[in-house]
Amino acid sequence: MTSNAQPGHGDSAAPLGFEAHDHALCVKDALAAAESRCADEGLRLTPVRRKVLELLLQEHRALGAYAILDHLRDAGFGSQPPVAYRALDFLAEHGFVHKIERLNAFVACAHPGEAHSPAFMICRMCDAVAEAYSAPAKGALGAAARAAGFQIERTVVEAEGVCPACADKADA
Amino acid sequence: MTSNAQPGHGDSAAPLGFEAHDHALCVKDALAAAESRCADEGLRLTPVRRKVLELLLQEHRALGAYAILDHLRDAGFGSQPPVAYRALDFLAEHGFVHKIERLNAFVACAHPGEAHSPAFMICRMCDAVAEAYSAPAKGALGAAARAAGFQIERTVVEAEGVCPACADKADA
DNA sequence: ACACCCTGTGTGATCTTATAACATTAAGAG
DNA sequence: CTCTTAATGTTATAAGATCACACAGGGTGT
Repeated sequence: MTSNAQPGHGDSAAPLGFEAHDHALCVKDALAAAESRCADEGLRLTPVRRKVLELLLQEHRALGAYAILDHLRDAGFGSQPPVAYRALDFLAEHGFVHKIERLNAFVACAHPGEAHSPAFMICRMCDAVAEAYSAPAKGALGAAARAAGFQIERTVVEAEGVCPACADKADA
Repeated sequence: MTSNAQPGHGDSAAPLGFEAHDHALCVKDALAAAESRCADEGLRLTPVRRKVLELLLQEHRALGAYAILDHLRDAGFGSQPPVAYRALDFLAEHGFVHKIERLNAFVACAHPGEAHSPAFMICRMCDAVAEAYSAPAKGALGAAARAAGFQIERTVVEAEGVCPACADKADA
């Protein structure tokens, strides 16, 4: 689960939100948006943090902390786990990335800027991850919580299954 | 996170689904139900597996694999991680226990027998876990999945927050 | 300039969680 | 009774995460 999957997609290609898109542009935009939001809110998007975010945007799939760490080492940053974890903590705290609990891995946020409680679709065959909106607290769970007197602060919603691309492959 | 929380509740007491109930009875019933279902379906509820299930039912909260392993050792079973993980794999596969991804821990299923996709409410103060029903695939997430052509096989729904008991304590 | 503080980074050690690989035992089928 | 298979026991190691402490850099106030 470290560096496998999708051979050779240097910069623009396949790994997905399950839809084709101009990936170079999407990376650039997201990075710019993050920068301007940090400027606005007095947050420090330091080199390590920026590098981690950029990496996750580029890859466009879930990466483990140690995979990220490998890239950081290659880029000349510190190579001990805390370096990666601290950057990830910062990015997650401010909503630039999300942690996928099911995979113990991290993805760049697909809806930066907007407040949201994310839901994910995780392909068990290729590890691709798509982010959707969700409102779990509005449905059955919210009702149960209200009935029980439980105050929801944060939700984890992750669906595991097969993405369209892998379903096609499996049929063939 | 190994063996903390709830001092001295030997057998019947506090840890919760957020509601008072006759715990000794609930453990006994669940264990009996598990036994009869295994008999019906030709599953083998071996001593290790039974012990793990019993333990999780007794505790009525999420336990890490290594905490479970401690108890197994005390009970005279093997003391190496695979012993616990294999029992947990079996129990989870057949729906007797669920894994709480957020905590990397396991709880006994509160709705045994019935097919269901569980949702959990996790108290961040006392680690109590309550299980509710959920139908995530029916709401926004299901719509998103259908739109994207993603086939959902399994969902993880976990809400983190504060349980009624801890909310009261915090107020006081 | 200086000392001071605060935030972030680098590093080593350690802890927790999980799996791989292989030997051994126990239970059912013929 | 022997073959086969499922389950258990055990060693070793991988993968994920945190602790503790040292140090660097950029502000501030003096």
